[in-house]
Amino acid sequence: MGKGTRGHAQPARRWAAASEEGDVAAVDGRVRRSRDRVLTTAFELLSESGVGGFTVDEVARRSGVAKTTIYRHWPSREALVIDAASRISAEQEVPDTGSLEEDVMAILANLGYLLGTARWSSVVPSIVDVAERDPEFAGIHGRIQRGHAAPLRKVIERAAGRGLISATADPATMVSALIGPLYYRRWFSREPIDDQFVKTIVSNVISSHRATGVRGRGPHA
Amino acid sequence: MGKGTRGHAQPARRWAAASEEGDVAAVDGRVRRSRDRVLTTAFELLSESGVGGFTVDEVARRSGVAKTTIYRHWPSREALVIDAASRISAEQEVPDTGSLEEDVMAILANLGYLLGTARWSSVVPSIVDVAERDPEFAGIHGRIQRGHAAPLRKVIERAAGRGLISATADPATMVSALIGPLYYRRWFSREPIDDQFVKTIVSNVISSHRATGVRGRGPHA
DNA sequence: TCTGAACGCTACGCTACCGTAGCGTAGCGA
DNA sequence: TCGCTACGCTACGGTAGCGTAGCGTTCAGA
Repeated sequence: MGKGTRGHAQPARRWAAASEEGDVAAVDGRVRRSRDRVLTTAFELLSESGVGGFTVDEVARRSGVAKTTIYRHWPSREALVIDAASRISAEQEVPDTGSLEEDVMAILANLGYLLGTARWSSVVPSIVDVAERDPEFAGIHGRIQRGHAAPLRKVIERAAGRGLISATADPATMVSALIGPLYYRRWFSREPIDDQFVKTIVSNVISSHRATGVRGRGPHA
Repeated sequence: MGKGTRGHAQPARRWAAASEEGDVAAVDGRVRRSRDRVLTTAFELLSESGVGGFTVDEVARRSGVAKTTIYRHWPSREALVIDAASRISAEQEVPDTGSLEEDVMAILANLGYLLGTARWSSVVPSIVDVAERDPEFAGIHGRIQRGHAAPLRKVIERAAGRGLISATADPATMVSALIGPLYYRRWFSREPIDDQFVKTIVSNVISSHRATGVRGRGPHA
């Protein structure tokens, strides 16, 4: 498929989310190049200026792709923003060392590192802000969010399946307790996220929820 | 003060941050009324539309105060936004029940409630977003942030002074571990913040850092 | 070589918003 | 009553951004 479908494609629906690439849009080499250049530039601009400072004219200037061409691929500024924002995807591996604590530590250390270096970390606040009022962006935000939490969740649920976690423990609560502090430091308190911090968070959460004969939980009920 | 200082005031610096009220601006009853109406409306608009959707024209329309009058009080749109945003202040009491866990629980339960109901909770993402790129807003955000964390920090440091907390525990880390999960649920995962959740977070963090002869920490190192 | 799709370029029309000028009016104290 | 100050109103000038029209150009495949 691909080339053969050219004649039947509806031009109005030519633009598509980044997730469904490889269909109609990949007809021509030029198309692909333009699309990629625009999307890359758009994502850069998004991380620099946020959703509010994002303009099609600026994308056109930086990418070298004519504004008219951009509008031939995306029906509106919003569509382009959405498409660019959808590039935030984690695609992280799920470690399996046998030790829950080590697995979690690996994931969170990597997350902490990304929060300090990756471009998307400066885009997220914009997404969160817009999502607060725009349902469509709320959907995008939800997907990004679940994507970022997925490896952690998987590791925890796997450990639960293996009986390594207290039966009363709730995986969702553990995820919040683990990721929350890192996000907090990155976007709210703006404190650095060092390994010592991550280690403290991880070991506290894990040990609080460990399933053992010897009660791993503290005193006081 | 007040009336007598009228003649000496520099009109260009008449506008002032909300925190320093009661000086020059409080000269006339009319002035105060206008200022309050504008600021209240501005804050409302901010919580509805975010910093990006905030326009002086809209504030004028809603408040019934003429746009020219607004510009007589604030030199620019930005100044008004800053002034309105500065209204986010917690002014929360610092409980002292004698039990660290109860004090922390009280603070966090209240915070969780506010996150779900207070207007400012929908303004915060905007502030965070702008602060990501604007140093002036970063300052505002820092002040708001420290204000929100202050009661918790105070309670924890007081407990540390009383020797109730492990010597190796870091108050800043504990604050992140406590507030982070709540913020995470409000703005990222969008899960509800119920008392059970808060209780779990609190008891885990507290018991992990408790100073006792009987080791309150879990096994594993 | 021919043809058509995709792209570039210029120039728009339109809207929203910022911030200001100018002038008339209302309130309040002396 | 007089005079000062703050306020309201209309009307701007200016800018920025969205999205489109029209037309010429480039490129790749048949």
